[in-house]
Amino acid sequence: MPDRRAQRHEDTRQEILAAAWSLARTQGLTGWSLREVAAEVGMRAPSLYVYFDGKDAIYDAMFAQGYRQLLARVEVEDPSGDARDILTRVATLFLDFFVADPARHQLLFLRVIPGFTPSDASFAVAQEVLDRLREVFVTLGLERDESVDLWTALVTGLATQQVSNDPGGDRWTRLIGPAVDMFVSARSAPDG
Amino acid sequence: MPDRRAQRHEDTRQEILAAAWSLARTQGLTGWSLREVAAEVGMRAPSLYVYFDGKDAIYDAMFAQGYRQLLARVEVEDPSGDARDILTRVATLFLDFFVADPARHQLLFLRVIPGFTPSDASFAVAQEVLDRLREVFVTLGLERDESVDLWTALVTGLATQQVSNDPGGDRWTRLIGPAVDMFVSARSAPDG
DNA sequence: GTCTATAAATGGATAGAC
DNA sequence: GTCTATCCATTTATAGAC
Repeated sequence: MPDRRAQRHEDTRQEILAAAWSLARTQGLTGWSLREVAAEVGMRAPSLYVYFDGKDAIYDAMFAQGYRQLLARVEVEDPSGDARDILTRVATLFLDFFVADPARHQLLFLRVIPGFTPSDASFAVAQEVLDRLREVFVTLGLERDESVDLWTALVTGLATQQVSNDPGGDRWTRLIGPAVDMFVSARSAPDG
Repeated sequence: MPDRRAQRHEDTRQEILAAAWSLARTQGLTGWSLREVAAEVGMRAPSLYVYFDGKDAIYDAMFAQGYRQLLARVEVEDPSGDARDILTRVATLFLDFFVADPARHQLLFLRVIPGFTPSDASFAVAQEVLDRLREVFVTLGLERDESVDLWTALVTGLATQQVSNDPGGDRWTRLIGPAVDMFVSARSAPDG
């Protein structure tokens, strides 16, 4: 039987993480304090230490959680259609994910927090996403690492430009179609 | 005749900016304090206020300086060769510029500092770089905004991936050739 | 222009009572 | 598990002497 105490502990952990995400979204990834997080969940700052070892531990949990969310979206991805269909859906999925939350984009894809490095466990989740993406490419006959790397650069670039230079607009997200066309026509050669 | 006093003032300003850049490179874009900057130039923190209104004013000057450096590199760019030659050189220029200094990349291309927004004057310098880039594209017969936007996304993506996921390596910088090939073959159509 | 002194606030983190 | 109290460090910024 499940330990109700452990369950409640885990629930509170999630509540704290949700509060941290909320603050990161409104005040910037590094623009919040433990006091603020605590206040948001109706606690005082010291109580947070029952659930996390400190601020970096919260960042680490956020990092892993962000990649798990992304992984969940990638895994339900419908594998039907031709390369263009599939890549369009995958690109849309990634762009929506990051544009919806620039702070998450910074945490997962950039190194903007001085002194913070994800733990091995959290990093492994990030690796899973890449592995899953690579599988998709293999089914498309695009086996070379180069193709995957070029793809991640293209999608990351669209996301970064959208978030940084046209927040709230669609100047770069609307380029998904042209970007996929460009990629497919150049990369769907027999050398994959 | 030049005012020696004003000249010395400007020199000190530049010295302070150089110190801030140096700290940003080693400790992260937001990982330094005014005390540290002052120490690096042999001052105490309050003296910095003679030269800058505060930390955000230093960030703003760094932002403008970064884009001026980039503009200087773009402007000496040799306009000879075909589209592939020119775009390869431009891409290499941008990638070298940002990979050499990830903190500069974050300041110029991302919104990483809570509460900081570049001043209109500084933002105008950034606009100049884009204008200059657009000129290059016009001479290549690539007139549509879409082409420039797709290009900036591609180059930004390569830079971001290189800096974030393979610091010190060349996993993405070595994809400049394939990226340019992909872009040119897809974009050099008569519709520009 | 540079300094000392200090304000005034904020930060992460710990000790120990309850 | 949550709290109060507090430590201790740090931060940006200002006042005013020199």
